[in-house]
Amino acid sequence: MYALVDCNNFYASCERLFQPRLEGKPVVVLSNNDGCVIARSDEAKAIGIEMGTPAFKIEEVFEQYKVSVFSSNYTLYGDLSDRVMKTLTDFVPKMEVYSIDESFLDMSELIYTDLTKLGIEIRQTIKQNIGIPVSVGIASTKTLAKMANRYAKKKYKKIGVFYAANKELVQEMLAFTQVEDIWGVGRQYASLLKRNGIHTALDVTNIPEEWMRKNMTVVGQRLWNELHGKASVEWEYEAPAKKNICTSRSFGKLTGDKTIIAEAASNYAAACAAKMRKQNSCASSMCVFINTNQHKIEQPQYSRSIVMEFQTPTNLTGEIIAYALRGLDIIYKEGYLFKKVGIIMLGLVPESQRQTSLFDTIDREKNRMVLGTVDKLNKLMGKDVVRMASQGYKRRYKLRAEHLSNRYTTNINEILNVKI
DNA sequence: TCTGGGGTCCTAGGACCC
DNA sequence: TCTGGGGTCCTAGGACCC
Repeated sequence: MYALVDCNNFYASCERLFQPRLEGKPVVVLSNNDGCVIARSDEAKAIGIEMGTPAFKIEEVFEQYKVSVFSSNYTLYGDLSDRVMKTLTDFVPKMEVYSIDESFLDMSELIYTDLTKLGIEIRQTIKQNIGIPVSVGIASTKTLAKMANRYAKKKYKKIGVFYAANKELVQEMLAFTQVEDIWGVGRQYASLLKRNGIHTALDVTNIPEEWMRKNMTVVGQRLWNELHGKASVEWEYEAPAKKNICTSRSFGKLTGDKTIIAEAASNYAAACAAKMRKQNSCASSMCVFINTNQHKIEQPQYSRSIVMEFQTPTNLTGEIIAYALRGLDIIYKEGYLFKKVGIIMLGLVPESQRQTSLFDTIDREKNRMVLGTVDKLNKLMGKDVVRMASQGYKRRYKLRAEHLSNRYTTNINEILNVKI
């Protein structure tokens, strides 16, 4: 048996943890640039605030219902996530951290007989130790565990745990779940299934395997197996190294100024390089892209990207920034207001397996040592104090974040103040 | 004023090789 | 009339995830 543990309304719960007066009140968290709603407390959901709604469209709703609005604070969420995950490891020998707020637990080696009880214990421990509410779904495959988790939230809200312990309970859950709510079924597949008269997860189990294979490729085949209780999704107990690494942001406000765009590109290139060094990878090639705001249809649109190959795979900040700026030179065009620039590092290989080029002119070993020190310093200071010249210090392209909470758990200057 | 950011997997089709 | 065949690698695009 497998469990999926999912933090309820995670980002909203994190914010509320440090402002208990918001308990029972509507809370939302916005994406970068205070763009759209990406997390909602139950009370905010009840008002009818939808996931992904642009904030500017519902400012009146925020006003009317006195919704507490937060900019996203990933430093805080990341730290709380680490604490939740660490606590979960006490319960099972093997687990897979699936996302910032979810983990699959492998219960196949447990001698526990009452898994519902174990689920309740997990929930209580996380609430007690960290203060974040979680739900637990338990079933025989990952896809069913995901479904069980959702079912727990919908049908067993009070205890927050659902264990699909026998055939009847599995059937009940399958019949309850619409196809669009199945893990792995997105908009396109949901519409394909519905056009063919398949509406619930139970319906999916009743169609021939071949139909799924033919119409939804091996993805559909795997899904069909999983719904029949045959585990077909691989486990990743250790997070594998990323194959691509991307850093991109929208600008706080649109800009046509090439120097500002170049400064942002330099910083994103440096961020990519640091992320690669962290996982000991080097990129074989990289991509720079820029685009205008596609939502502003009345303005001239332009978007372009360029892929550049490295002679020798690299994770050196200076080299990557140089390529980024060269790439930007080629794709940048006057006369447009840009929304976003981004850097994608492609074809990542382990640092140790890097093929060196005969014509390499860079002392990579020396660079590596210098950057190792830079990484340590920047980590120690909690921000990038050591930077390349082209990165600048002014951050003229910076994000909007007008409702940012403190980094309560990771920065000594921002810890909670208690008045007595 | 104002619409996130970062990933993975799968397939089809072209390029290229012998 | 008739225009090989099989294999691999790469890329773009689609679909999905949180």
